[in-house]
Amino acid sequence: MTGTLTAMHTRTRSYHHGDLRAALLTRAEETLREKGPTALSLRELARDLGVSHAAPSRHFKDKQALLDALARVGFERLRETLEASQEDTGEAFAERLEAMFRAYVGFALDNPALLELMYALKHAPEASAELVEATRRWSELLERVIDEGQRRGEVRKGELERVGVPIFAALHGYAELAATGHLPPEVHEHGLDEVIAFTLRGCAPDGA
Amino acid sequence: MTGTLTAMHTRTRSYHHGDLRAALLTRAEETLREKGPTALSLRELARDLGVSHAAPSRHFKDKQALLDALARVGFERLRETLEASQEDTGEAFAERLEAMFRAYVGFALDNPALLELMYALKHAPEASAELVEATRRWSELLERVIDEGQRRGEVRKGELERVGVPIFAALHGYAELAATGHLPPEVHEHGLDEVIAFTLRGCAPDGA
DNA sequence: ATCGAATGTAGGCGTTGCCAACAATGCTGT
DNA sequence: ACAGCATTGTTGGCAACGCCTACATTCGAT
Repeated sequence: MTGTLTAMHTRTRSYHHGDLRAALLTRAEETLREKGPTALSLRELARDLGVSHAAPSRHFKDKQALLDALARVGFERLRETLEASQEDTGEAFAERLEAMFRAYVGFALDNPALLELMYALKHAPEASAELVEATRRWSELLERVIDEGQRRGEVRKGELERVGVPIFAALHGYAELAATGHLPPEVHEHGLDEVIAFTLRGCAPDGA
Repeated sequence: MTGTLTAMHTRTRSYHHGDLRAALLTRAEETLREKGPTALSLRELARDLGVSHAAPSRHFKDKQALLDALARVGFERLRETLEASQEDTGEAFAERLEAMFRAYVGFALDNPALLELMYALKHAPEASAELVEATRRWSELLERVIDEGQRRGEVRKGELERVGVPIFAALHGYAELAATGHLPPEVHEHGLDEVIAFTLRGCAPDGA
Protein backbone atom coordinates (compact mmCIF):
# COMPACT_ATOMS: atom_id res chain seq x y z
CA MET A 1 0.00 0.00 0.00
CA THR A 2 2.82 2.32 0.87
CA GLY A 3 4.44 1.06 -2.29
CA THR A 4 1.64 2.15 -4.57
CA LEU A 5 1.61 5.49 -2.86
CA THR A 6 5.26 6.27 -3.41
CA ALA A 7 4.87 5.05 -6.97
CA MET A 8 2.15 7.56 -7.58
CA HIS A 9 4.40 10.55 -7.64
CA THR A 10 7.78 9.75 -9.03
CA ARG A 11 8.71 13.34 -8.27
CA THR A 12 11.63 13.80 -5.96
CA ARG A 13 9.31 15.12 -3.34
CA SER A 14 9.77 13.90 0.17
CA TYR A 15 7.13 13.91 2.84
CA HIS A 16 7.57 17.59 3.37
CA HIS A 17 6.98 19.88 0.47
CA GLY A 18 9.61 22.48 1.15
CA ASP A 19 7.64 25.67 0.78
CA LEU A 20 4.04 24.74 0.47
CA ARG A 21 2.79 28.08 1.67
CA ALA A 22 4.45 29.99 -1.16
CA ALA A 23 3.46 27.34 -3.66
CA LEU A 24 -0.16 27.60 -2.58
CA LEU A 25 -0.16 31.36 -3.02
CA THR A 26 1.45 31.14 -6.43
CA ARG A 27 -0.91 28.49 -7.69
CA ALA A 28 -3.88 30.27 -6.14
CA GLU A 29 -3.03 33.40 -8.05
CA GLU A 30 -2.91 31.47 -11.31
CA THR A 31 -6.29 29.92 -10.64
CA LEU A 32 -7.67 33.28 -9.59
CA ARG A 33 -6.51 34.80 -12.84
CA GLU A 34 -7.84 31.96 -14.97
CA LYS A 35 -11.10 31.01 -13.35
CA GLY A 36 -12.05 33.66 -10.85
CA PRO A 37 -12.18 33.66 -7.07
CA THR A 38 -15.31 31.51 -6.76
CA ALA A 39 -13.67 28.64 -8.59
CA LEU A 40 -10.75 28.69 -6.21
CA SER A 41 -10.83 25.52 -4.11
CA LEU A 42 -8.40 24.54 -1.39
CA ARG A 43 -8.73 20.89 -2.29
CA GLU A 44 -8.03 21.49 -5.95
CA LEU A 45 -5.04 23.59 -5.01
CA ALA A 46 -3.76 20.72 -2.91
CA ARG A 47 -4.30 18.27 -5.76
CA ASP A 48 -2.44 20.53 -8.18
CA LEU A 49 0.53 20.62 -5.85
CA GLY A 50 0.45 16.91 -5.13
CA VAL A 51 -0.29 17.17 -1.45
CA SER A 52 -3.20 15.92 0.56
CA HIS A 53 -6.41 17.86 0.80
CA ALA A 54 -5.81 18.92 4.38
CA ALA A 55 -2.24 20.08 3.92
CA PRO A 56 -3.17 23.71 3.12
CA SER A 57 -4.79 24.04 6.52
CA ARG A 58 -1.33 23.92 8.07
CA HIS A 59 -0.55 27.24 6.42
CA PHE A 60 -3.93 28.96 6.19
CA LYS A 61 -6.47 28.35 8.88
CA ASP A 62 -9.22 29.22 6.48
CA LYS A 63 -9.99 29.68 2.85
CA GLN A 64 -10.53 33.32 3.67
CA ALA A 65 -7.09 33.44 5.28
CA LEU A 66 -5.56 32.38 1.99
CA LEU A 67 -7.52 35.03 0.12
CA ASP A 68 -6.40 37.61 2.65
CA ALA A 69 -2.79 36.58 2.19
CA LEU A 70 -3.25 36.75 -1.56
CA ALA A 71 -4.54 40.29 -1.26
CA ARG A 72 -1.52 41.20 0.82
CA VAL A 73 0.76 39.85 -1.87
CA GLY A 74 -1.14 41.91 -4.39
CA PHE A 75 -0.64 45.12 -2.47
CA GLU A 76 3.03 44.39 -2.07
CA ARG A 77 3.44 43.82 -5.80
CA LEU A 78 1.45 46.95 -6.54
CA ARG A 79 3.72 48.95 -4.28
CA GLU A 80 6.79 47.60 -6.06
CA THR A 81 5.28 48.43 -9.44
CA LEU A 82 4.51 51.98 -8.40
CA GLU A 83 7.92 52.44 -6.85
CA ALA A 84 9.58 51.26 -10.03
CA SER A 85 7.48 53.67 -12.08
CA GLN A 86 9.18 56.60 -10.39
CA GLU A 87 12.70 55.57 -11.20
CA ASP A 88 13.08 56.55 -14.81
CA THR A 89 11.03 59.69 -14.73
CA GLY A 90 11.77 63.41 -14.57
CA GLU A 91 11.16 65.63 -11.59
CA ALA A 92 8.15 67.55 -12.82
CA PHE A 93 4.93 66.71 -11.01
CA ALA A 94 3.06 66.07 -14.22
CA GLU A 95 5.61 63.52 -15.30
CA ARG A 96 5.67 61.74 -11.97
CA LEU A 97 1.91 61.64 -11.72
CA GLU A 98 1.53 60.33 -15.23
CA ALA A 99 4.07 57.57 -14.62
CA MET A 100 2.29 56.50 -11.47
CA PHE A 101 -1.12 56.53 -13.12
CA ARG A 102 0.07 54.42 -16.01
CA ALA A 103 1.72 51.96 -13.65
CA TYR A 104 -1.38 51.61 -11.50
CA VAL A 105 -3.72 51.16 -14.44
CA GLY A 106 -1.27 48.76 -16.04
CA PHE A 107 -1.27 46.68 -12.88
CA ALA A 108 -5.06 46.72 -12.81
CA LEU A 109 -5.34 45.57 -16.42
CA ASP A 110 -2.76 42.85 -15.87
CA ASN A 111 -4.34 41.57 -12.66
CA PRO A 112 -8.04 42.37 -12.70
CA ALA A 113 -9.14 39.53 -10.44
CA LEU A 114 -6.35 40.20 -7.98
CA LEU A 115 -7.28 43.87 -7.84
CA GLU A 116 -10.88 42.97 -7.15
CA LEU A 117 -9.77 40.70 -4.35
CA MET A 118 -7.50 43.38 -2.88
CA TYR A 119 -10.36 45.83 -2.55
CA ALA A 120 -13.03 43.30 -1.64
CA LEU A 121 -14.82 43.96 1.60
CA LYS A 122 -15.14 40.57 3.20
CA HIS A 123 -11.69 40.17 4.62
CA ALA A 124 -11.22 38.86 8.13
CA PRO A 125 -11.22 41.71 10.64
CA GLU A 126 -7.59 41.37 11.60
CA ALA A 127 -6.50 40.89 8.01
CA SER A 128 -8.55 43.96 7.17
CA ALA A 129 -6.34 46.05 9.40
CA GLU A 130 -3.29 44.67 7.66
CA LEU A 131 -4.76 45.49 4.28
CA VAL A 132 -5.56 49.06 5.25
CA GLU A 133 -1.95 49.26 6.36
CA ALA A 134 -0.87 47.86 2.99
CA THR A 135 -2.97 50.48 1.26
CA ARG A 136 -1.32 53.14 3.35
CA ARG A 137 2.08 51.83 2.35
CA TRP A 138 1.51 52.25 -1.33
CA SER A 139 -0.44 55.47 -1.05
CA GLU A 140 2.57 56.95 0.71
CA LEU A 141 4.28 56.82 -2.65
CA LEU A 142 1.54 58.91 -4.18
CA GLU A 143 1.62 61.28 -1.25
CA ARG A 144 5.35 61.72 -1.66
CA VAL A 145 4.81 62.73 -5.26
CA ILE A 146 2.08 65.16 -4.26
CA ASP A 147 4.14 66.63 -1.46
CA GLU A 148 7.03 67.19 -3.79
CA GLY A 149 4.67 68.76 -6.29
CA GLN A 150 3.38 71.12 -3.66
CA ARG A 151 6.90 72.15 -2.71
CA ARG A 152 7.67 72.83 -6.36
CA GLY A 153 4.57 74.99 -6.56
CA GLU A 154 3.01 72.73 -9.16
CA VAL A 155 0.24 71.48 -6.92
CA ARG A 156 -2.26 73.55 -4.98
CA LYS A 157 -1.76 73.82 -1.26
CA GLY A 158 -3.78 71.83 1.19
CA GLU A 159 -3.45 69.01 3.65
CA LEU A 160 -1.80 66.08 2.02
CA GLU A 161 -4.64 63.76 2.78
CA ARG A 162 -7.27 66.05 1.36
CA VAL A 163 -5.43 66.87 -1.82
CA GLY A 164 -4.56 63.23 -2.21
CA VAL A 165 -8.02 61.76 -1.85
CA PRO A 166 -9.47 63.10 -5.11
CA ILE A 167 -6.37 61.99 -6.99
CA PHE A 168 -6.56 58.59 -5.36
CA ALA A 169 -10.22 58.40 -6.30
CA ALA A 170 -9.75 59.32 -9.95
CA LEU A 171 -6.84 56.92 -10.28
CA HIS A 172 -8.46 53.97 -8.61
CA GLY A 173 -11.80 54.65 -10.21
CA TYR A 174 -10.44 54.64 -13.73
CA ALA A 175 -8.31 51.59 -13.07
CA GLU A 176 -11.25 49.66 -11.70
CA LEU A 177 -13.61 50.67 -14.47
CA ALA A 178 -11.07 49.75 -17.10
CA ALA A 179 -10.16 46.45 -15.44
CA THR A 180 -13.75 45.33 -15.00
CA GLY A 181 -14.69 46.18 -18.56
CA HIS A 182 -17.15 48.91 -17.69
CA LEU A 183 -15.74 51.37 -20.15
CA PRO A 184 -16.86 51.39 -23.78
CA PRO A 185 -14.08 50.06 -25.99
CA GLU A 186 -13.46 53.33 -27.81
CA VAL A 187 -12.41 54.85 -24.49
CA HIS A 188 -9.46 52.55 -23.88
CA GLU A 189 -7.40 54.37 -26.45
CA HIS A 190 -7.24 57.79 -24.85
CA GLY A 191 -9.27 57.47 -21.67
CA LEU A 192 -6.29 57.46 -19.40
CA ASP A 193 -4.81 60.51 -21.10
CA GLU A 194 -8.01 62.37 -20.37
CA VAL A 195 -8.03 61.26 -16.76
CA ILE A 196 -4.45 62.41 -16.28
CA ALA A 197 -5.10 65.82 -17.84
CA PHE A 198 -8.25 66.15 -15.78
CA THR A 199 -6.37 65.28 -12.62
CA LEU A 200 -3.64 67.79 -13.33
CA ARG A 201 -6.24 70.52 -13.78
CA GLY A 202 -7.96 69.46 -10.62
CA CYS A 203 -4.91 69.86 -8.46
CA ALA A 204 -3.20 72.77 -10.19
CA PRO A 205 -2.53 75.83 -8.01
CA ASP A 206 -5.15 78.54 -8.03
CA GLY A 207 -3.39 81.17 -10.09
CA ALA A 208 -2.32 78.84 -12.85
CA MET B 1 -46.05 12.40 6.70
CA THR B 2 -47.83 14.85 4.46
CA GLY B 3 -49.63 15.91 7.59
CA THR B 4 -46.47 16.92 9.41
CA LEU B 5 -45.31 18.74 6.34
CA THR B 6 -48.37 20.92 6.03
CA ALA B 7 -48.24 21.46 9.77
CA MET B 8 -44.70 22.76 9.46
CA HIS B 9 -45.67 25.98 7.77
CA THR B 10 -49.01 27.21 8.92
CA ARG B 11 -48.60 30.00 6.40
CA THR B 12 -51.33 30.31 3.85
CA ARG B 13 -48.96 29.22 1.18
CA SER B 14 -50.22 26.85 -1.41
CA TYR B 15 -48.13 24.62 -3.59
CA HIS B 16 -47.10 27.55 -5.71
CA HIS B 17 -45.39 30.39 -4.02
CA GLY B 18 -46.81 33.26 -6.00
CA ASP B 19 -43.69 35.21 -6.85
CA LEU B 20 -40.76 33.13 -5.82
CA ARG B 21 -38.41 34.84 -8.18
CA ALA B 22 -38.89 38.25 -6.60
CA ALA B 23 -38.82 36.75 -3.11
CA LEU B 24 -35.52 35.07 -3.88
CA LEU B 25 -33.97 38.30 -5.05
CA THR B 26 -35.21 40.22 -2.04
CA ARG B 27 -34.00 37.65 0.44
CA ALA B 28 -30.73 37.26 -1.43
CA GLU B 29 -30.09 40.95 -1.12
CA GLU B 30 -30.65 40.80 2.62
CA THR B 31 -28.24 37.91 2.99
CA LEU B 32 -25.74 39.64 0.76
CA ARG B 33 -25.90 42.72 2.94
CA GLU B 34 -25.60 40.78 6.18
CA LYS B 35 -23.16 38.01 5.42
CA GLY B 36 -21.47 38.73 2.13
CA PRO B 37 -21.73 37.06 -1.26
CA THR B 38 -19.76 33.93 -0.35
CA ALA B 39 -22.23 33.04 2.38
CA LEU B 40 -25.10 33.25 -0.07
CA SER B 41 -26.48 29.76 -0.62
CA LEU B 42 -29.34 28.77 -2.88
CA ARG B 43 -30.42 26.05 -0.49
CA GLU B 44 -30.48 28.37 2.49
CA LEU B 45 -32.44 30.89 0.47
CA ALA B 46 -34.96 28.18 -0.34
CA ARG B 47 -35.19 27.18 3.32
CA ASP B 48 -35.74 30.78 4.38
CA LEU B 49 -38.62 31.06 1.96
CA GLY B 50 -40.09 27.70 2.89
CA VAL B 51 -39.68 26.05 -0.47
CA SER B 52 -37.71 23.00 -1.47
CA HIS B 53 -34.03 23.21 -2.22
CA ALA B 54 -34.51 22.80 -5.94
CA ALA B 55 -37.23 25.38 -6.36
CA PRO B 56 -34.85 28.27 -7.08
CA SER B 57 -33.56 26.44 -10.12
CA ARG B 58 -36.91 27.09 -11.81
CA HIS B 59 -36.14 30.81 -11.82
CA PHE B 60 -32.35 30.94 -12.01
CA LYS B 61 -30.52 28.28 -13.94
CA ASP B 62 -27.45 28.92 -11.87
CA LYS B 63 -26.23 30.51 -8.72
CA GLN B 64 -24.36 32.92 -10.94
CA ALA B 65 -27.58 33.72 -12.77
CA LEU B 66 -29.12 34.85 -9.50
CA LEU B 67 -26.09 37.01 -8.75
CA ASP B 68 -26.32 38.49 -12.23
CA ALA B 69 -29.98 39.30 -11.72
CA LEU B 70 -29.15 40.83 -8.36
CA ALA B 71 -26.58 43.05 -10.00
CA ARG B 72 -29.17 44.12 -12.55
CA VAL B 73 -31.55 45.07 -9.76
CA GLY B 74 -28.76 47.05 -8.18
CA PHE B 75 -28.11 49.05 -11.33
CA GLU B 76 -31.79 49.75 -11.71
CA ARG B 77 -32.04 51.03 -8.17
CA LEU B 78 -28.92 53.09 -8.62
CA ARG B 79 -30.43 54.67 -11.71
CA GLU B 80 -33.58 55.55 -9.82
CA THR B 81 -31.57 57.04 -6.99
CA LEU B 82 -29.56 59.18 -9.35
CA GLU B 83 -32.62 60.25 -11.27
CA ALA B 84 -34.32 61.31 -8.06
CA SER B 85 -31.27 63.30 -7.05
CA GLN B 86 -31.83 65.65 -9.96
CA GLU B 87 -35.36 66.55 -9.12
CA ASP B 88 -34.98 69.02 -6.32
CA THR B 89 -31.89 70.73 -7.53
CA GLY B 90 -31.08 73.96 -9.30
CA GLU B 91 -29.95 74.28 -12.88
CA ALA B 92 -26.32 75.18 -12.31
CA PHE B 93 -23.89 72.45 -13.30
CA ALA B 94 -22.12 72.55 -9.95
CA GLU B 95 -25.36 71.94 -8.14
CA ARG B 96 -26.44 69.10 -10.37
CA LEU B 97 -23.07 67.43 -10.23
CA GLU B 98 -22.92 67.69 -6.45
CA ALA B 99 -26.37 66.21 -6.08
CA MET B 100 -25.46 63.30 -8.28
CA PHE B 101 -22.17 62.66 -6.51
CA ARG B 102 -23.84 62.65 -3.12
CA ALA B 103 -26.52 60.30 -4.36
CA TYR B 104 -24.03 57.87 -5.87
CA VAL B 105 -21.80 57.82 -2.80
CA GLY B 106 -24.84 57.51 -0.57
CA PHE B 107 -25.95 54.48 -2.54
CA ALA B 108 -22.47 52.98 -2.27
CA LEU B 109 -22.36 53.46 1.49
CA ASP B 110 -25.84 52.04 1.92
CA ASN B 111 -25.19 49.00 -0.28
CA PRO B 112 -21.49 48.20 -0.26
CA ALA B 113 -21.85 44.49 -0.98
CA LEU B 114 -24.34 45.11 -3.75
CA LEU B 115 -22.05 47.67 -5.34
CA GLU B 116 -19.19 45.21 -5.24
CA LEU B 117 -21.36 42.63 -6.92
CA MET B 118 -22.50 45.08 -9.58
CA TYR B 119 -18.96 45.81 -10.64
CA ALA B 120 -17.60 42.30 -10.15
CA LEU B 121 -16.00 40.75 -13.19
CA LYS B 122 -17.17 37.17 -13.13
CA HIS B 123 -20.62 37.63 -14.58
CA ALA B 124 -21.89 35.27 -17.22
CA PRO B 125 -20.98 36.51 -20.70
CA GLU B 126 -24.51 37.28 -21.80
CA ALA B 127 -25.39 38.84 -18.45
CA SER B 128 -22.23 40.87 -18.79
CA ALA B 129 -23.62 42.51 -21.88
CA GLU B 130 -26.79 43.34 -20.02
CA LEU B 131 -24.82 44.85 -17.18
CA VAL B 132 -22.77 47.02 -19.49
CA GLU B 133 -26.08 48.16 -20.92
CA ALA B 134 -27.32 48.86 -17.38
CA THR B 135 -24.21 50.90 -16.74
CA ARG B 136 -24.85 52.83 -19.91
CA ARG B 137 -28.40 53.54 -18.77
CA TRP B 138 -27.38 55.24 -15.57
CA SER B 139 -24.34 56.95 -17.02
CA GLU B 140 -26.65 58.59 -19.50
CA LEU B 141 -27.97 60.59 -16.58
CA LEU B 142 -24.50 61.85 -15.83
CA GLU B 143 -23.90 62.59 -19.48
CA ARG B 144 -27.09 64.59 -19.63
CA VAL B 145 -25.88 66.74 -16.77
CA ILE B 146 -22.52 67.20 -18.46
CA ASP B 147 -24.09 68.03 -21.79
CA GLU B 148 -26.30 70.64 -20.19
CA GLY B 149 -23.27 72.02 -18.37
CA GLN B 150 -21.42 72.32 -21.63
CA ARG B 151 -24.30 74.16 -23.24
CA ARG B 152 -24.41 76.56 -20.32
CA GLY B 153 -20.70 77.17 -20.76
CA GLU B 154 -19.92 75.81 -17.33
CA VAL B 155 -18.09 72.75 -18.57
CA ARG B 156 -15.18 72.64 -20.97
CA LYS B 157 -15.87 71.47 -24.49
CA GLY B 158 -15.04 68.02 -25.65
CA GLU B 159 -16.69 64.80 -26.70
CA LEU B 160 -19.19 63.74 -24.11
CA GLU B 161 -17.55 60.41 -23.57
CA ARG B 162 -14.13 61.86 -23.02
CA VAL B 163 -15.21 64.59 -20.66
CA GLY B 164 -17.40 62.12 -18.86
CA VAL B 165 -14.85 59.41 -18.25
CA PRO B 166 -12.72 61.31 -15.75
CA ILE B 167 -15.80 62.44 -13.87
CA PHE B 168 -17.11 58.90 -13.87
CA ALA B 169 -13.75 57.71 -12.60
CA ALA B 170 -13.49 60.19 -9.75
CA LEU B 171 -17.05 59.52 -8.70
CA HIS B 172 -16.90 55.75 -8.82
CA GLY B 173 -13.42 55.68 -7.35
CA TYR B 174 -14.35 57.70 -4.30
CA ALA B 175 -17.56 55.77 -3.79
CA GLU B 176 -15.76 52.46 -3.94
CA LEU B 177 -12.94 53.51 -1.65
CA ALA B 178 -15.40 54.88 0.87
CA ALA B 179 -17.68 51.86 0.68
CA THR B 180 -14.88 49.34 1.09
CA GLY B 181 -13.35 51.17 4.04
CA HIS B 182 -10.12 52.04 2.30
CA LEU B 183 -10.18 55.66 3.35
CA PRO B 184 -8.81 56.77 6.71
CA PRO B 185 -11.66 57.73 9.04
CA GLU B 186 -10.78 61.41 9.21
CA VAL B 187 -11.45 61.64 5.48
CA HIS B 188 -15.09 60.70 5.64
CA GLU B 189 -16.02 64.08 7.00
CA HIS B 190 -14.99 66.25 4.07
CA GLY B 191 -13.56 63.84 1.55
CA LEU B 192 -16.51 64.02 -0.77
CA ASP B 193 -16.51 67.83 -0.67
CA GLU B 194 -12.93 67.76 -1.83
CA VAL B 195 -13.67 65.33 -4.61
CA ILE B 196 -16.54 67.49 -5.85
CA ALA B 197 -14.46 70.66 -5.83
CA PHE B 198 -11.64 68.80 -7.55
CA THR B 199 -13.99 67.50 -10.19
CA LEU B 200 -15.43 70.93 -10.87
CA ARG B 201 -11.95 72.32 -11.38
CA GLY B 202 -11.06 69.42 -13.62
CA CYS B 203 -13.90 70.05 -16.03
CA ALA B 204 -14.15 73.82 -15.86
CA PRO B 205 -13.78 75.66 -19.19
CA ASP B 206 -10.30 76.84 -20.06
CA GLY B 207 -10.69 80.53 -19.49
CA ALA B 208 -12.33 80.20 -16.09
C1' DA C 1 -62.82 19.54 -19.21
C1' DT C 2 -58.32 18.56 -20.94
C1' DC C 3 -53.77 18.81 -21.87
C1' DG C 4 -49.38 21.12 -21.89
C1' DA C 5 -46.49 24.50 -19.63
C1' DA C 6 -44.99 26.35 -15.49
C1' DT C 7 -43.69 25.70 -10.92
C1' DG C 8 -42.49 23.08 -6.82
C1' DT C 9 -40.77 18.45 -4.57
C1' DA C 10 -37.82 14.43 -3.51
C1' DG C 11 -33.63 12.20 -3.83
C1' DG C 12 -29.04 11.45 -5.29
C1' DC C 13 -24.14 12.63 -6.90
C1' DG C 14 -19.78 14.64 -6.62
C1' DT C 15 -17.29 18.40 -4.50
C1' DT C 16 -16.19 21.43 -0.99
C1' DG C 17 -14.53 23.45 3.71
C1' DC C 18 -13.50 22.08 7.98
C1' DC C 19 -12.30 18.97 11.87
C1' DA C 20 -10.00 15.25 14.52
C1' DA C 21 -6.73 11.48 14.81
C1' DC C 22 -2.53 9.84 13.23
C1' DA C 23 2.27 9.70 10.77
C1' DA C 24 6.56 11.41 9.15
C1' DT C 25 10.02 14.82 9.42
C1' DG C 26 13.03 18.62 11.22
C1' DC C 27 15.07 20.95 15.16
C1' DT C 28 17.02 21.70 19.52
C1' DG C 29 19.18 20.80 23.88
C1' DT C 30 21.74 17.70 26.22
C1' DA D 1 24.20 10.97 19.01
C1' DC D 2 19.66 11.02 20.12
C1' DA D 3 15.29 11.94 22.74
C1' DG D 4 11.58 14.82 22.66
C1' DC D 5 8.80 18.25 20.69
C1' DA D 6 6.98 21.28 17.27
C1' DT D 7 6.09 21.38 12.43
C1' DT D 8 4.17 19.65 8.47
C1' DG D 9 1.63 16.29 5.88
C1' DT D 10 -2.01 12.24 5.59
C1' DT D 11 -6.34 9.90 6.15
C1' DG D 12 -11.04 9.67 6.95
C1' DG D 13 -15.33 11.60 8.16
C1' DC D 14 -19.09 15.17 8.38
C1' DA D 15 -22.42 18.43 6.93
C1' DA D 16 -23.51 21.63 3.39
C1' DC D 17 -23.56 22.96 -1.19
C1' DG D 18 -24.61 23.23 -6.41
C1' DC D 19 -26.53 20.77 -9.78
C1' DC D 20 -29.08 16.94 -12.01
C1' DT D 21 -33.08 13.76 -12.92
C1' DA D 22 -37.53 12.06 -12.07
C1' DC D 23 -41.89 13.05 -10.32
C1' DA D 24 -46.05 15.95 -8.41
C1' DT D 25 -49.08 19.74 -8.40
C1' DT D 26 -51.10 23.73 -10.20
C1' DC D 27 -52.25 27.18 -13.79
C1' DG D 28 -53.97 28.61 -18.16
C1' DA D 29 -55.25 28.22 -22.83
C1' DT D 30 -58.23 25.82 -25.87
